[in-house]
This record gives sequence, C-alpha cells and structure tokens, in this order.
Amino acid sequence: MEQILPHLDSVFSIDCVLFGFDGKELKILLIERNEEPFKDWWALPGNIVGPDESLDQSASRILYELTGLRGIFMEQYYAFGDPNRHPQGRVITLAYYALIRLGGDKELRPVSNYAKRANWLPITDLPRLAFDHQKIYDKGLEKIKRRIKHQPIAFELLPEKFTLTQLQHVYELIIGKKLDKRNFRKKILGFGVLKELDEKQKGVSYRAATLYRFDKRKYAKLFGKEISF
Amino acid sequence: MEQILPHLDSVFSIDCVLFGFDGKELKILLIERNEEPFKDWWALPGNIVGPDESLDQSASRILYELTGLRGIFMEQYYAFGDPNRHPQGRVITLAYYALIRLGGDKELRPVSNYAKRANWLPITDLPRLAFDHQKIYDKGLEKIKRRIKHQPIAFELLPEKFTLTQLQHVYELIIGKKLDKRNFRKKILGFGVLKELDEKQKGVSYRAATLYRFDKRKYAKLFGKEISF
DNA sequence: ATATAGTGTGTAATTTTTACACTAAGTAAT
DNA sequence: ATTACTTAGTGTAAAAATTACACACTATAT
Repeated sequence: MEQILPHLDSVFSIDCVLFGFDGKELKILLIERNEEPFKDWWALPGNIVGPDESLDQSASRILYELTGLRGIFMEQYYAFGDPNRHPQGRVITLAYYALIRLGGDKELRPVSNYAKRANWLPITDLPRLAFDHQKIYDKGLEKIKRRIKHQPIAFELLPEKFTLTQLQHVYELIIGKKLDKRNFRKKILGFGVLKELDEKQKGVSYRAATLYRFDKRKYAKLFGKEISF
Repeated sequence: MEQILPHLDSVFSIDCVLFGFDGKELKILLIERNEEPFKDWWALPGNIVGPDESLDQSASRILYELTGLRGIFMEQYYAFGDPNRHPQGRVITLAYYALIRLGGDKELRPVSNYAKRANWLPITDLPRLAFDHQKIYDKGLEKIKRRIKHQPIAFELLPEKFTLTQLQHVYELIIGKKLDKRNFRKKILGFGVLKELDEKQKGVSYRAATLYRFDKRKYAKLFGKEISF
C-alpha cells in the first residue's frame, strides 16, 4: 500500500547481466568504470530508471545504448537494496538478465561517458566486480540455470537456425554438465517444439548437420505442460 | 552501475501478499484503506522502505506491525514499477510473499492508521483490489505454485507437527488439483525429509493420524537434488 | 584413396509415475 | 457392547520416462 508520497532520497537503478553466446563460450558484457566510486573496476552495465519509463523499458534502453540491439529477451529477476551496497547513499537496484546471440562483435556501440569501454568476458574467467555486482551476477546465473530447465530460453542464445549439437552445447554450458547426445535429442525432439529444416549447416569441414528452428506456435500449444531437464 | 546520485522523485515501497492457512482454506491478509486514493478499497498491506532498512527487514517489519509475528518465511518475488501504477506519482514497489500458519485469530494486532481494518480473506473469494494489487497477488500465487513443486515451503503453512493428510491438503490447495493419497505419501516420504513422530493427532472424532515433523537437517543433505511434484 | 571429425541413430535395463480399493482404528451414538 | 461413521493407512501391476551405451555414415581436406 502507498499513502502519502514523501520526497525520499532513495535512488533507483537497473543493472543488467547480459549473457551472450558466440557459439563457443558463455560471456557477459562488463564495462570498465570511468568514475568514482570503483573507478577502473569492472561492473555490470546499469542506469537510473527514467521518470516515465516502465522498468522493462528502462532495461531495454540500457541494453540498446550499449549494444545497439532491440527486441532482446530480458527478464527482471531480483531487487538488491542493502542500505550499504552503494558507498555514496542508498541505491536500490533491480537486476535484469538478457540472453543474446553474439555474431561478430559489431553489436558493440561506443559506450557512454561513465565507462571507458565495454567488453564481453567469458564467465569462466571474470574479474572482481564493483559494488555487489558479483552477488547480482551469481544470482542471475542461478536464475537462468533454473529457467533453462523449464522454459525454452536456450534458443535466445542461438541463431534462428541451429543444429542440435549447438543447442546441446548451450544446455551443457548453462547447466554445467555434459549430456548424452542420444538422450538429449530424444528428449528435446520429443517436446515437439523444433521444426526440422530442409537445410544443412554450411562452412564446416565435416559432415554438415541438419538445421532446426524453434517453433513458437508449437510451443504455445504445450502451455501448462512441464518441460524438464 | 550507479554514478552520481541525483535527487529523484521515485518512491519506493514494499507490498506483501501474506498467505495464511488455517487448516481448511488458503487466505490472504488484506487491509481496508482509510485514505485516498482508493479509500475504502481493499489492498495488500505495504509500506515505504525505511532509509536504513534492508529490503527483507522492511518486509518483516510490515508483517510484524500487522500481525505481531516474527520469524516468518518471506520471499521477495517481483518489482512493479509501471509509471502509472500509482495515481499520485511514481511509486516502485517490491512484492514479497509470506507463508503463515494461522491458529486462532490472535495474530492480528491493531492496525496502523492508514487502514480501517485488516482481514484474512479466502483466496477463492477476493474483493476488487486497489492499485495494481490484483496483478501483484496473481504473480505471487503463481510464484508459490511453482515454488512448492521444488522447495519445501508447504511446511511453513502448517503447525510444527502435522499429519500427511494436512500436508497433502496444502499441496492440493496451492497447486489447485487433487492428488492421489497413496502416491502422495510414497513420494513425500521418499524424499526422506519428514520425521515420523511417536505421537498421534488429538481431538478428532475418528482414527487419529500419525504426526510428522519436517526435518531441516535431512533436507540440507538433499541439497542439489530436485524435488518435484 | 585415405584420414579426420562430427552426425545420426536404437535398444534393453532401470526407475519413476500412475491408477486403483480395501481393511484398520478410533469415536459417537444407541 | 454393538453398530455406524469417518478417516488412516497400505501394495501392486501397468505404463511411461530415464539412463547407459557404440558404431556406421557423410562430408571435407590432404
């Protein structure tokens, strides 16, 4: 409930964990800060929520400003509001994660002034992060680990047309363990949400794999049924 | 990321969906508003986050002020921040749910001045709610529906000692469908997190059921394994 | 022609899930 | 003490899902 509206000093921001997949590794986008506090540290990209923006809009804007990308899958997952999380005052931050297919590094725009640069860094080898951003990242990874078991979010990290091996690779990276090829295929095809294309992988120096596409319409029909890995 | 700290007009509140179980029904605690906007409407209890409170502390405080209870299981689950959700200005609110065993109505303290009264109302028959509280409630229910399938939260709604039938009842109410008694028992006992007591139910006019207790230590050992209903 | 590297496929054993109905135990009423 | 009533407590067989496991095929590169 909300009654009177006092003028309070709480600042309200959004921080994003942008997960990217380049076909090999899972990476996240970090910026190198150009300002105190934590000048020269790596941090999650984020910003203040504008007065007339919805939260989701604000998250999309932050992502757009950094990458030039629109229409990316993003989800809010937690609010961090410890009174001491920011050395200069109370800042409550909402965490979003996004899932992005990386193809070439053209997605990186010139970054805004508060950062020296932005970089995609593999999650297997992250630097120390500013503020409580390690905690925010950890919780984000945990979230997608759980999500991928029940929702078709893996596709967001892949090009529209992908091979089953690529898909399996994404699952293995996120869940963090190897899966059996035959069982994986049996299961994922069993859900009936993939459309097999008349097209093969190109540019590989071995037998080319069949390409598939995620079929949203078939997925919609599944509604209510549990997907589980 | 957070840079300078501008003085912004955003107000920051917490709203709580307090789920209570009295042995029969699932209820939530609603307050009847005494102030504009939405005077005389039912609303979720909530409040402004204090300047030195953590978010979890703030949620616990709100719950304590309303019910006199401490140590209740609460979890933050979503932030609602549509620019128009509050008619008098921008209010971003964090939603928490809590799970409470109701035993006698002694838990209800005199409520603060912004409310006429507070009442536990069965979720099967809720009034129209103020602001976007219907949406907040809906998302909260959805959340515990998913949660109860993978985490031992049902026990929070029951007395320390409970019968398997009572436990099944809670599952049925939250998940929203009937379960088979034998299969339920087989499965839940199979997890090995219940301790059978040497004690029977009292005060019933039929064969008394065995009482059980949730065993946190055994549960801790399960860590990593999936519980699934 | 041959080496190489990843694709694509089936089955049997095991485990988990589902569906299903009767007897036992305690209380209340007579 | 008999009876009626109400819920507790239990097992099994069939079906479905999961696991473990290995080899032949195909495209390319040399």
